Amino acid sequence: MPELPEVETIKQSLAPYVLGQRIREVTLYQPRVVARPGPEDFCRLQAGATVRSLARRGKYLLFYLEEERVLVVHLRLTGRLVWQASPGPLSKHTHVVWHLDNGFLLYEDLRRFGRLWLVRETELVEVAGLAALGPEPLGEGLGGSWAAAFWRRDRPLKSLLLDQRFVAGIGNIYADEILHRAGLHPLRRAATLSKGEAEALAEAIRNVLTEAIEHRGTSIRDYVDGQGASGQHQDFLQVHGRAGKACYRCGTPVVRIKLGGRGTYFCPGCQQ
DNA sequence: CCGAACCTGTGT
DNA sequence: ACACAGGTTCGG
Repeated sequence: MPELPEVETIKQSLAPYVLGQRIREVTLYQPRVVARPGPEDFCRLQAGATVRSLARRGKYLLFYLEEERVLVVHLRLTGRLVWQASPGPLSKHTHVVWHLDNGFLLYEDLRRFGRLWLVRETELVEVAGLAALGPEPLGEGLGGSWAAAFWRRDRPLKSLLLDQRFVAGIGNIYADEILHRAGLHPLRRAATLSKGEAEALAEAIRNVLTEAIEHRGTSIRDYVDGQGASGQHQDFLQVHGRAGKACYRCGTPVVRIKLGGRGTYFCPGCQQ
């Protein structure tokens, strides 16, 4: 479900409801979603702790608690984190409930691919994938030395954008949208980019992700923010999910192919 | 590199 | 019945 703009929106929409709140109790309904520690420790070690701060790294959401403990959440495809004033009737896909002083934080996940970790700050490197993440695309990390890595990569551009070690936070929707914005074909080999094309790609990454955050994320099917609200960026998609429809820029019908097992949309008219 | 696996649901 | 879905990891 969520890529960087969605996780960032969840973080921002959750912050006013969870920051400074004390966790009275944690109820775990589906132990499989907790990667570590064991189910009893996961609940016991959070009880009584206060949420100090929130952070995002790539598609990971981090809740910094007291005693240097960090709750790390990766929502994968269908995970949701939603705050509610009252618990309401729980759905069959609600796997964790945090009982806060002011209400309830729910973790729901239809496909149960998402994972949660509770670790000490010093153990963050042990969270799968977290330590290997590439630079934050909205930080200062997409400069010249980053772009220079293009020339050494004989891979299709889209698979490079989806590689979280190369740049953190981009997923299937935004990879398609970024390449369309930059006018680059998803199968184009990274090593063949000119300096100008590499700079255009870095700028497209920043612009597309920034606009998606301004639209509070893309809600195609499952995504909602921390208050259960849908995003708006689905109304601004240029190619993703638009196979057979005219490109807004040049009128050429958008094409769908498979690349690395993922549905990939592009405009053959304006992406080379 | 590719497909399979992890899961459940929706759409054709 | 079959394809497909905002992700990642594992095995061949």
